[in-house]
Amino acid sequence: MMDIARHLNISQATVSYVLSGRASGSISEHTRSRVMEAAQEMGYRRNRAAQALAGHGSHIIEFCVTAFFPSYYAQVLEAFNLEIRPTPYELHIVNPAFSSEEEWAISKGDWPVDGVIADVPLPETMLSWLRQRGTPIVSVGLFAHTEIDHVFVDMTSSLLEGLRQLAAHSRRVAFVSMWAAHPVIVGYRQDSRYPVYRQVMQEAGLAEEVIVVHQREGISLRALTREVLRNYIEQNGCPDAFFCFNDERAIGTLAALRDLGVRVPQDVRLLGCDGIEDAAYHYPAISTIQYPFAEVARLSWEFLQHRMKHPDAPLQSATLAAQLVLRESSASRN
Amino acid sequence: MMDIARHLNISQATVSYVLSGRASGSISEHTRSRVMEAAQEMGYRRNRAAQALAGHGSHIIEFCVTAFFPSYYAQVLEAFNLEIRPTPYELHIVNPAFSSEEEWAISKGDWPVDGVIADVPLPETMLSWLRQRGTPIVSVGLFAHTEIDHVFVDMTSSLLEGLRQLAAHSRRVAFVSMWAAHPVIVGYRQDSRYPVYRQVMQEAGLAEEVIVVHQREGISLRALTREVLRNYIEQNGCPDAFFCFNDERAIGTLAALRDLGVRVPQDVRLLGCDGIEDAAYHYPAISTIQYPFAEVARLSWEFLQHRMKHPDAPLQSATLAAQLVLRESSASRN
DNA sequence: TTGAAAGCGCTAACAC
DNA sequence: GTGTTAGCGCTTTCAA
Repeated sequence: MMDIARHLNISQATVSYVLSGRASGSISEHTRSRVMEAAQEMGYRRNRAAQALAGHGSHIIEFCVTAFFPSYYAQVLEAFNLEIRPTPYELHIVNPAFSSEEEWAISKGDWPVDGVIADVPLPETMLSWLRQRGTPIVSVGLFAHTEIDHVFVDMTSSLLEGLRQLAAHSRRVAFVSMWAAHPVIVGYRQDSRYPVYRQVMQEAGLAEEVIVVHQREGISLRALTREVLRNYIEQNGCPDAFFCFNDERAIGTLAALRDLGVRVPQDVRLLGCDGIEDAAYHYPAISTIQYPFAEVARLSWEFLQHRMKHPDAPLQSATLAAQLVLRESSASRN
Repeated sequence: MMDIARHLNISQATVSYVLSGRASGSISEHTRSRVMEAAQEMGYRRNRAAQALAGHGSHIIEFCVTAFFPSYYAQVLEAFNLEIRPTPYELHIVNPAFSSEEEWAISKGDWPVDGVIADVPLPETMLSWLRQRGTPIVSVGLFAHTEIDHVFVDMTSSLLEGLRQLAAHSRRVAFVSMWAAHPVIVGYRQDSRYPVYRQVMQEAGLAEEVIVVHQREGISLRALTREVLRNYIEQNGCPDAFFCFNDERAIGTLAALRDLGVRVPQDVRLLGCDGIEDAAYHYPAISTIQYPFAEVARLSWEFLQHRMKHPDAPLQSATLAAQLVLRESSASRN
């Protein structure tokens, strides 16, 4: 800016005014166009670090998520990216597990972000830090901090329906899960996969059969599920139906069944969860609980924008119902 | 920092020294630990914008890619994320199409990034700007700027092999492509999908049959491909084999064939490209050209780090060969 | 071993 | 309309 100013024999502040478009009325069109032109020619680009430091606001929106892949994350990110792209804000993807490790975090530091969207439960340290700074936060997804603005996705009713259908014609309905013990965190609304599974099993007088497939480094979740399920079925015989914690596990389960020559849905029925695009393209197409990616993105961005403008607005919250999408994999034998 | 300094009755500079770990020898252990402790207690977090502005280097690595989804991008990003996670650097995802629009770009500005990895051909404006600033750049993928450090993925030989196999038992081998006209950009190494297809068709004495499926807003590439191919086949009859520009198109093609009751590979054989995880889990499993996600990430990060340390090092370049992965979808009838 | 002070590139209040 | 000026929070030379 100083260069442009000197070049044009005006003050650097004037250049700043022109380039930032603020104080628009008070700049002569003549000056404005000269500045713009010079900026073009001289290849000027504003230094955002300086801008963030001086003014307030960095125009960064931080999105907390645990990975880019598998597709569930990719679809979440893409949906949000589409919302934010036309705006002057910029997406910053962060893995909170890594940004909150004490000493390291201190010296590493943060960018002065204008807002945070969290698709994962944030560590308490991070939360209190953000609160102290007054950074707007919106919690989204299958977990939601209840004392924070949030967009919660509720699967209860579609799960009930889906699981009841599975249970209706089955003796053994297995739950291919992430955990052996299903954690309950206070102060959060959390997902209903296990509770609903449990409830439906009780209603139907069936025994719970939980198969734990816990993500490991170095092997994809699909491959791991395939392996674990193949072994499980060989040792324990095959359940009549599987409800999978997510579509990755459902796809892995489908592969295992195929490996063993078990037909879906004739011999065994399958219900996934999340509604990633891939679930629809498998053969048989996999029934699932559809997470409303686009709506979550739209609403959470709306909430965040509102909160940025009105820090003292009352708590915003929304509950979106996930939809049961019935496809071939869970078709009933009748 | 000032707060900590005052609290401890020392100078702010000392605090900076301690917290940044520089000048380590010259700080008494006593002071050091007091500072660290105070920082913890007072919930200090370094402001990275200020750090970037003052010192040089922001510890941001900018990754240029066009989207988060479909999986190809997700796998590229995830692979790079795994490389960079243990380092003090941070990934910044950017869509260059949007950051290079003249006037807007000027006022929007950039973060002072330490390095750039580009998975897409960068617009010339952006390139010259980066060069002028001296920002290290590594170009990766199926296109590569030859005058820039790059990691190029060469599909030629695996494509030759794969396509020759398809051609060997077929009369009509269609190419489900992205473009009608295949652009050639000078100064780049670029992908060989069309050239190899053309060559193999000539060798085999077959006519080229290019089916263009060009991405549109508002519909997924798979869904679009499915629709386009269904229509195409109904009108033109069915080729004996399809080579698809990428796995998304292959999955869409597979769905279209299923819709029409065409069996793969008995009636029609199919070869995809990219090697996204999905391709392996479909039924039949889809043969593909495997893009070496992890190796590209590892090498490009290595190149970038080297360039950051030695701005004047000679040009670095590597060519990685993509692998042909044969699965059921292209199994020969013999 | 520590402190004082300049300055990174920008914004915004205030004066002219 | 435009210029002057005081920071934003940090790094880093130089002096003590």
